[in-house]
Amino acid sequence: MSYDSAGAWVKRFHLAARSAMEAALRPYDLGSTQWYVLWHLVHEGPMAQRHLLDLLQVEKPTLSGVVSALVRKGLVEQSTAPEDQRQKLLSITTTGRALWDTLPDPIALMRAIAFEGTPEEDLATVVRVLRTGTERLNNVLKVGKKS
Amino acid sequence: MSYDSAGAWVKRFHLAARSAMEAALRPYDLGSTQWYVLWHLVHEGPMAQRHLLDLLQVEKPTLSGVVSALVRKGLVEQSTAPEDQRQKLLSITTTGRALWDTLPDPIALMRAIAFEGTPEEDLATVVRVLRTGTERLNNVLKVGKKS
DNA sequence: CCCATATCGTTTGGTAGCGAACTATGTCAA
DNA sequence: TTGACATAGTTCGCTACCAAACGATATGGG
Repeated sequence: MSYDSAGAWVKRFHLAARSAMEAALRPYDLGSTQWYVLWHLVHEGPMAQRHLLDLLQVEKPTLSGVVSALVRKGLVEQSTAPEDQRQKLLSITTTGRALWDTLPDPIALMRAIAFEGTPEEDLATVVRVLRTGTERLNNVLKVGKKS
Repeated sequence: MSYDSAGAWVKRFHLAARSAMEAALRPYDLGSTQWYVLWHLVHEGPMAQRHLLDLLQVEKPTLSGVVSALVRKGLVEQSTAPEDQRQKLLSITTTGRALWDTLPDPIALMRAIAFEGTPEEDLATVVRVLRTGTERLNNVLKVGKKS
């Protein structure tokens, strides 16, 4: 780790957290991002696929793949929006809802393991530093794209 | 982001940072982890592939794929270790070394954008919290694997 | 009305990550 | 010496991420 410190630990933590979430979800044959999609559909009802792009902060091809996997497994339904043939509406199926009710909450598990006993103040610092950093990076990346 | 806060920002920061690094390396047709491998080979000389597993903290199949890509591009050479036929020795090629000398430092770029002006104290808190969390997660994951 | 433009989603091809199962090689104890 | 075990890498199949290019569908100006 001679190249960096904060950045390297962000990466390592992210990978460990994702591994922990996926280990919790593996018995249900579900990936972590697939879980996030179900979470939104359960808590906010059916919505346009377009809307999930903002919520998940991923690019179109990524979401397209995740949704395809959920549709393949019969957990989510994808239908064309009547008022705009370009948009797809997503909703959770009965099967999906039934599965959801048996799922553990991988985020809560992860947080309990990783942050138990960590002062709120420290967590707030982490959030503040990383949010600022993310915003700055995204600004630079956005400019690069438009040019 | 109703599910979490610290974890979610770790993920977002990680993705933004990786995007920034990959944008810097794209003109050279190099991925971020490929860059890490070259960094180690340049700064520490030829080494066993086995050793890189510890340095990069990834699993065997991941490293195998990254190394294959570097070999395919002619930047790295992979040879069987004479004293242990199981091990592969990795070294950077002349082509690889020439390319390295023209590369930007994507870590430095990322850090300059994301953390410029951030107090050292805050960065230290971020590292402390994330390192502790990573260790705890990895301990739990390791136990799960052995059982 | 039509064409340029914008938007939504998919496809293609690439990187990066994992577990499980495999081959080949090395090691050690009986 | 042989058989059990350990170690190094690869391969397979999957998730998840991106950019670039593409079809299909709005939308608005001329």
